[in-house]
Amino acid sequence: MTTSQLAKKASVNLETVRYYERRGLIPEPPRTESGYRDYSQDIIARILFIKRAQDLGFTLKEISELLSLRVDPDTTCCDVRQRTETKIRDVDEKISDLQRIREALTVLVQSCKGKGPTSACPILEAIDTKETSHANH
Amino acid sequence: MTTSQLAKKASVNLETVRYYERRGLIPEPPRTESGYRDYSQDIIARILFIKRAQDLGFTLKEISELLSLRVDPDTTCCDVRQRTETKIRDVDEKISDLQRIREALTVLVQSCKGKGPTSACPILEAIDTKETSHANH
DNA sequence: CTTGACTCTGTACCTAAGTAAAGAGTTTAT
DNA sequence: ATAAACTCTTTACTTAGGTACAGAGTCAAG
Repeated sequence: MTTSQLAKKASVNLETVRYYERRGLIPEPPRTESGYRDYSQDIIARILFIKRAQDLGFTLKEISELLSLRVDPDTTCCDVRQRTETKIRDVDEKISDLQRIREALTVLVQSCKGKGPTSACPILEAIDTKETSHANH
Repeated sequence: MTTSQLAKKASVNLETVRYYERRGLIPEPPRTESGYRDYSQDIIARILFIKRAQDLGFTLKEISELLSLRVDPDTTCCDVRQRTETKIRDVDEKISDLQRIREALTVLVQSCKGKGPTSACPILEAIDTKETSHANH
């Protein structure tokens, strides 16, 4: 099938298909005599795999590696499991960062009654006058 | 003081100072006769404000807006408070997304004993064969 | 045959926040 | 005076994941 047929069946943009090929996520397909790409049916599933792995937080680079692992006879489940555990740790760290930010923002909001000019706003003042925490950044 | 003196005192890269000027976060300073920028001391504090607001999760665009609010006589604390509350909601949404991802990844890891070839890996199979959740994306 | 829709390639563009580099002018210390 | 370090402007580049577009070739339906 053509590129746009594949894109429609996999629910991605036509350009995205070509992008994934450039990035090595899908193989370059055979061509028709006129030079059109001629995709086989299994590429639909491959693109769906990519999008689902993206939903799980894997980057395209990581997904490309997973796809390679899948067909490499020298690798085991253990490799995949480890990458998934690493991703969990990445996610945990991001959550922690965001929770730290949330707490700081909450403190700021609670310090501000929402009345008065911005020139005397406790939030802006707190950001402005905080001790040299950045210097230790 | 010169650009690099400012950069050192504010603990940012020389290029970053010029970048912030291009982005309108800091004003274009007066120049010496030779064309060198001549920054006043208060710009140090301004850059520190920017970095601290960044640490709190605000984008440079949002920070630029906060800085404008600070000197606008028509705005009140309420404006700042609302932006901070919006940022909290942004952060909450990101945390929720990440927690959803974490849960899905955890389920995957628990399904895999780490033994066997990747061709029969429960994690990869789950990503591969998940029902048409993407199509509903 | 004609026209519109399709395909292709290669390049450019977007977002956000920087960072790098070339070439030319200026400053500083010896 | 000299050389090295500095400053400037302009342009380009990075990351990640796309998306757009021009110009040329191809396909399909009327």
